[in-house]
Amino acid sequence: MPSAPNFRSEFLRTFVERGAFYACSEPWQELDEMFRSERVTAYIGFDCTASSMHIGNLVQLMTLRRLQQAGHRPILLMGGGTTKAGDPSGKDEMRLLLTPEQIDKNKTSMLAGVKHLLKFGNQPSDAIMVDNAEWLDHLEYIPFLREVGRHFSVNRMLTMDSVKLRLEREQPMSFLEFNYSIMQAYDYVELYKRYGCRLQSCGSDQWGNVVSGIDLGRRMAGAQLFALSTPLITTASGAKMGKSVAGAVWLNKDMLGVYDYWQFWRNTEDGDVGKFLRLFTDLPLPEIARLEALQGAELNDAKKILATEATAVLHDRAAANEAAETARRTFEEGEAAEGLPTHITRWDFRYGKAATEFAKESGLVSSLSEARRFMEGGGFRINDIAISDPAYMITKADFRNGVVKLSIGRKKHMLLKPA
RNA sequence: GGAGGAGUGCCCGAGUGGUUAAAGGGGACGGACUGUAAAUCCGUUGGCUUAGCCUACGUUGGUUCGAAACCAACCUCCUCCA
Repeated sequence: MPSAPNFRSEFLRTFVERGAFYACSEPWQELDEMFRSERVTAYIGFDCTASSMHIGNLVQLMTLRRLQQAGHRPILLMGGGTTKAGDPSGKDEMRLLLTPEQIDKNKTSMLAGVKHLLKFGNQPSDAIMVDNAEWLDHLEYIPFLREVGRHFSVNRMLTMDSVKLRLEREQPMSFLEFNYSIMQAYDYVELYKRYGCRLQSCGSDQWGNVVSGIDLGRRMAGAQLFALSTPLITTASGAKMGKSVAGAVWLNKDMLGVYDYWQFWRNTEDGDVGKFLRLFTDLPLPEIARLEALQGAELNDAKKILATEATAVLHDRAAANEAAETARRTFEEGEAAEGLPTHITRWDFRYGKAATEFAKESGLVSSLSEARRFMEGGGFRINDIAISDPAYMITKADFRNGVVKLSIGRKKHMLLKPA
């Protein structure tokens, strides 16, 4: 990782201190000075490939949040246009099938999931949402090539990491995808023209595309634009972050409940607590230093604070506190606490029904076979008691305070409740 | 357009007519140990009405008692040539 320059502006200093800085474009002194002397308009782009953003997008979203907190103006660019073109990276051909309707739905849904992170409105530092379909949809091929395409050297594009790595690994790369960085570069210039946007932030893997945008800005508009990148966030044991007990860590509530989101942060590795507090919460740095210094089991307190704060940033504080309370009762009191994911069933409990069936219905397991496997391995619990009989029937006798608590492992719980 | 090569489970990858629901590794998950951590060890990793049956090795069709494996066509990708 490049070492950070000695910035003087408040925003960049904070950015570095919070561990979000990976690199910025030269001349960094000018970027620094710009942050000191004016309200900076900066953007980050997101493609609309899923119905929710995920934890991997969070560093970028937090960057926009920090910009706003420092009095600058963030632009949230949704890639409605770039997604329509489709990014055929890897072997995921599903993306090519995204219809304009799906993209539009994704866009709306993604935005709904993250709107709490930023303040939108008409004030000078309020966030702006733009969709690049606004301009990309209406481009004409020949004029575009003549005005924009002529500024790109294929020779240079071939040396960009995104292209080079793909070629070296002999992975497919279509012409469409090859054009991706051109579209992204064009976005930058367009945002400069429309909003005076001078900075694009990105993950370190997007660096090449952002730099292309800077070049294009100079050539087409004679503008000095800047780039700022964040590091790829990995866990202390080296894995890419992004899995929770419930699967992928989505930011939308309907994809990953608040309780599960809280749990994701609660299960942070020891070595990551400080890093994550700095990156994903608004807690002041001295407070974080104190929490990070806790040793052994005491670090669990820091993890709870991390979980609650991170959840409060994304969702809201009341929901975060509720999740914390549910977790406390579940893990510290061993209760079937309200707030755990709940499955409502219409079953008439005068009759029994196999526990495996309920586990499948509720989504706790994906098949009856899986439920049986968990039973064999001792990972299936009813009201915290391991069940190993695949034919076990749940009856009235299993209810405690009107619910049955089904668990897979120590962490994945589900309450079964009659309608 | 021509020649050659490849497509296997979440990923990588072995398998070249029958004991193959498919070696091995990674990842993921469960158990033990713990602190709802990491590391370590053990186990699991297609579905079902589970001594059995069904579905699966790019797609479709064929050969065969029997195919992931052989043949044909198609689709996709890679390499070289034009």
